[in-house]
Amino acid sequence: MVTAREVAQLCGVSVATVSRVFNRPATVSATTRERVERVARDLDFSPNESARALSRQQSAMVGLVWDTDHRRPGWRHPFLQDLLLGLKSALSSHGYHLLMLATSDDARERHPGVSLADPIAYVSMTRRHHLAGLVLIDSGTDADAFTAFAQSGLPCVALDVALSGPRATYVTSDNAGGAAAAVRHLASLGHRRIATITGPRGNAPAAARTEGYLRGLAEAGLEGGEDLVITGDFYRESGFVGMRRLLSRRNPPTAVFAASDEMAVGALLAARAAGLRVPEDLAVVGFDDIEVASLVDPALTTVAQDKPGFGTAAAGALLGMIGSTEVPEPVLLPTKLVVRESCGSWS
Amino acid sequence: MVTAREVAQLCGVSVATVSRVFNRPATVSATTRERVERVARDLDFSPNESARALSRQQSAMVGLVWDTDHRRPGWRHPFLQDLLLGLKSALSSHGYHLLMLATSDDARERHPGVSLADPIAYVSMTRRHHLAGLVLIDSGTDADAFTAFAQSGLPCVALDVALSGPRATYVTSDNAGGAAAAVRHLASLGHRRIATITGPRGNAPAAARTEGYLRGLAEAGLEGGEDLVITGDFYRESGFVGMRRLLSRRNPPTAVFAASDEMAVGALLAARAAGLRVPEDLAVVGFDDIEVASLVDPALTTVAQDKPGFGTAAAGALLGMIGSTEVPEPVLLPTKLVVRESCGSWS
DNA sequence: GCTACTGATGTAACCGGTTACAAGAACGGA
DNA sequence: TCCGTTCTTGTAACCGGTTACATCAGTAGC
Repeated sequence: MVTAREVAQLCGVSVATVSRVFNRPATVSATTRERVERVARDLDFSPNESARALSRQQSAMVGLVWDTDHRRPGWRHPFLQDLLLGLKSALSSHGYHLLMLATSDDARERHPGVSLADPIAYVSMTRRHHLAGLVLIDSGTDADAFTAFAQSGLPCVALDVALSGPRATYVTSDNAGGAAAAVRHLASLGHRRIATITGPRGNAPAAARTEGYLRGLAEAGLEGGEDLVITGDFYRESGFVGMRRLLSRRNPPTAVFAASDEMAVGALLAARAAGLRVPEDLAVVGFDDIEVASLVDPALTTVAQDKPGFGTAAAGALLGMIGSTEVPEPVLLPTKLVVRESCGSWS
Repeated sequence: MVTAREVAQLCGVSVATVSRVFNRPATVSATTRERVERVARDLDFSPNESARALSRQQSAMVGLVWDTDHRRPGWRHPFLQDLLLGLKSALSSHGYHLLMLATSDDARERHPGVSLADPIAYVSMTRRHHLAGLVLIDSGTDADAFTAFAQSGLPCVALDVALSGPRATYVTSDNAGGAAAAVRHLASLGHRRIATITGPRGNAPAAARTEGYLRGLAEAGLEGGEDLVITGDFYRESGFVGMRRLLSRRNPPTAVFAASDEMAVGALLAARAAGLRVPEDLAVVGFDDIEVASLVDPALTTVAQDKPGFGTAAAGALLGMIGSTEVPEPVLLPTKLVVRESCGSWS
């Protein structure tokens, strides 16, 4: 590895000048600058990131806090790949890399004593890497840790969970709006009894989707009794069970809005098991637009989220906070109703 | 942030001693060690990673090189989440973090001039972070860059692509074995004309699966004419097209082994479009065991890969190379045939 | 011609650890 | 008692950058 001193020596200047060429080119005379740049290129010099981070007290890395939820094993993030690619691409175009941090579960294996009761340990871990910022992906369990991160003063962007702090903000889909659109769609097809299977309690997007569902009903002049709201947990199984319960009512709904595609698929299976045809006897709408949505039979009408947009928006918000004291407003990504077959056609 | 000097001062020892307590505890007397550990804990001291990396010329990070394949846009890694979780968990239990590096595509956007023709730039990028090692996820495009990484002398583990170099090895599934098992399964059900839809040319797992297919046929005493091998590209569409071509033959096969679940689903759709029933008229086996495999109707019999095993094995191989000059043998992860409905039952 | 100011560059003190080497203490053996 | 080990700890030189401050040259103003 070539060091700045070698470049300096070859150019007949001091290391300070070499450093300036890379950090504040305007303060160096044109001739010197060109000479240094030339030599640096010839020698394939690139500044050592560890030294730079140490000296600047700031690294070119953004931490990614993400983990499985041990209370919900097997749960998959519906679009992790798009999210990561969007994030990585947006960050790297500004010179930042993404550092995946080991968190609660990993650490729990390693140090059985350390638990989330003491999230400070994790915050200090982020500190000692001199991270420029933090992206937090909601995994359900880490509410305390998230709060601690947000309080630490490090720029933080959370995904799908509201976060506030001196330099914290968040990105989420317009869950309420998407849910309302789904309900309006069902109402416009003539459905009057529209039920919903919600996500787990305490989950912010789930709550917003339920709120949107109620708003959609209100807008359509329909009433949504308590009995039309069933609590699920985003998993397919809960969609199946929930649908079965709904169908066993004396006055079953003719349409269901499921707060996740997985649950919608479960609902589809329950309807099939009950001998109902979809969409003729029952209309189903999901949420997320995961890959399987277009694959099931009938193909699922669903509310699509802007998957790569999450990454881009998170990166944008974070970069906005790095090197500025302003805290951007929370970002609400638009959702889009994707009409397929599970609700039938307009009539 | 508390520094080692502060801890040292409070303990009445020198920084060197504090450093030793954390790095080579055995060289410090028990009483001093306990005192230092105690104070360090009370002050919540943890060593600054930048300084440590600078001094040691080695950071506690492993680079992850992964990108989308711009020749195959929209391609999803079949099990990225499991892989990442396995990797992260295994690495973090040894104190390493995962650094997602920006690569070709990201850089191309940023510096349109820099392309893979000059992968050295990426290698130097890994150098200046003092990475402890590198995990390379095959994205198809980066063969040159992968070679450059492998030659650089940094410990490298590639996934699903053969890689050799002074400190390089790779992890892949037993693709040939899995494919052969699939074919044997079909043969045992009485099928005599078994076709295959392969992955793209130049893709190592695809080639191995084709090889396993041929071996399976040979073991069953069947012959596989050239006309029974159709080249696909892992995407669903190519499975659909490939199946249609096979069915248009004068003597169509009664069973197909598709080298990916996506293509198997395509084949299923083509069979349905042709008015054939699966499994009665046509048996289908896939590969990967992605989520949709169990969801399609009929549920797909497929060769499952050990998804979290990839991450664990990669981490294991990497950790084996870090701090040792031995290069582990390539890892072949076992595959498992998951029998569902798309081949019918034993008869 | 002298002063004040601006611009370019060098000097050296950091950043916060690690570690080779030196030094001193303790201890066993002759 | 003296010497050679072994164990423990301190001193100080790194690692490779960044940057406050000093210096010096050049230039404009009077």
